[in-house]
Amino acid sequence: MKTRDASAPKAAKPRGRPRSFDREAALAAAVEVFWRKGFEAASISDLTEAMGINPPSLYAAFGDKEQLFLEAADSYSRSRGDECPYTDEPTARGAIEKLLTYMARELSEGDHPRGCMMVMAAATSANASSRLQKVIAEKRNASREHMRARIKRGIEEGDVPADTDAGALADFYSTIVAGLSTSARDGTTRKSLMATVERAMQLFPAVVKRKRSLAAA
Amino acid sequence: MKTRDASAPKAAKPRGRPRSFDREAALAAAVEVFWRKGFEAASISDLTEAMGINPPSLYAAFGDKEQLFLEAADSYSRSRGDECPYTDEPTARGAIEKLLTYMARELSEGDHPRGCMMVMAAATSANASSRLQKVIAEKRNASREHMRARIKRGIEEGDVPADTDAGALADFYSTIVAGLSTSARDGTTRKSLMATVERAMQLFPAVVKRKRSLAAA
DNA sequence: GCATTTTTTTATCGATCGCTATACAATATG
DNA sequence: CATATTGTATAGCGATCGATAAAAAAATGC
Repeated sequence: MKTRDASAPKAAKPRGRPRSFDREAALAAAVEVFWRKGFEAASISDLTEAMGINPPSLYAAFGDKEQLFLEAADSYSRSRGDECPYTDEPTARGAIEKLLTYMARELSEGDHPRGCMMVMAAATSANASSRLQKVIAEKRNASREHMRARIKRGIEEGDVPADTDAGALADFYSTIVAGLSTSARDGTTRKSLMATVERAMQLFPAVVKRKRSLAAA
Repeated sequence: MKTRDASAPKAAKPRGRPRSFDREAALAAAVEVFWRKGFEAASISDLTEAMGINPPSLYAAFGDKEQLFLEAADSYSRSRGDECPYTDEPTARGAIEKLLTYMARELSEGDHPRGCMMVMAAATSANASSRLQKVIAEKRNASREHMRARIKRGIEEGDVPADTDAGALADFYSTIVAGLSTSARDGTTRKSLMATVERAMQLFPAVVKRKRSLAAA
């Protein structure tokens, strides 16, 4: 790993000819291509053209197509990932709703490919290595697991009914996310996506505020 | 079109060498391949091997890869299509529930590829012709339109509340179907898919049986 | 029989795939 | 300066892509 030890005092001084392109900018361009076309349909030509470099530079900097995709997937997860909108919402319901809303908005942005890169990739990795397929599946499962954990926390903190099946509820909203992604790819309008999100959120279980003084927390 | 005029008295007698393979069986094999791999990832080699024929026979019988896919898509829609479970259910809710349940069961069958062929194809047609992409999108929209029509019928027949937005509700369940397909491809268990279906059906609006003598119909 | 028609098999075609060998350019160290 | 080291650019590798030309094979019409 240790990518040039970018911390500390500007690192040492690399010996040979310096790289003439911005690695992160090139990676961002690769994300765009993989996002739009999926893994297999994105050719090295597509990638090098978008990244503004030649094949040898790509292979020297990123390894091969599969490793480049893995880095692109990580970058995607980090910048557009499912964890982002989770942080500051006080309730599980708020967190899930924010995630879905964020997704619906993001997926229907005009300036980048529609749909979720991982959902896209999952469908276009039929001929890819089993390792890559596994990584993709794990990334998609990570999203569901994040939701499950957040819901479970909600149960512990009392803003979600105690008898809620966190796993099943996360499954449901994970399915919604996947569906939103596919719908967005098919050109469904943002308004329609948002309406679906709102509808799906009606299923989020509410705590019954009967007599019990919600002393759970 | 007129495919040999298969009606009437056994048709005429074709002059040349008779075809040595069953066209429909070959098409069924092609469906299987496209279903599992998507459009682009399914190579001619994959197809000819599965169909048990050589490339020239494929091209003579089906045109080219794109036309073969279109025929395969039609065959898929007809045999596993979304219209099937619609027919005899008396209520819109029953029809939608049957469709979702059918989907969840079908998508997680072990003997054929998981997920929906059209959802799959939509993600793997990035380099395909715009015509093909349009056809795929239309087939996916047809599913939603079927649902919308069935819900609207339910409104007219009184088993769905009159103030229901049929289009938005169809959008929602269409999103569910797409999500189920992706989840199924990722290996989600049938049990989990079924639980999600059940949860989604809780959102189907029920008619309030107050005083009003449901004289709507 | 022989000519005609259509499908089959075999052997590719040119284009593109992911990837790299090689030569050259640009920087560091000495 | 020379030398080492690293990145870039050109060109092309073998493999596979979708699609076909050519010839042999199997049927009908005469």
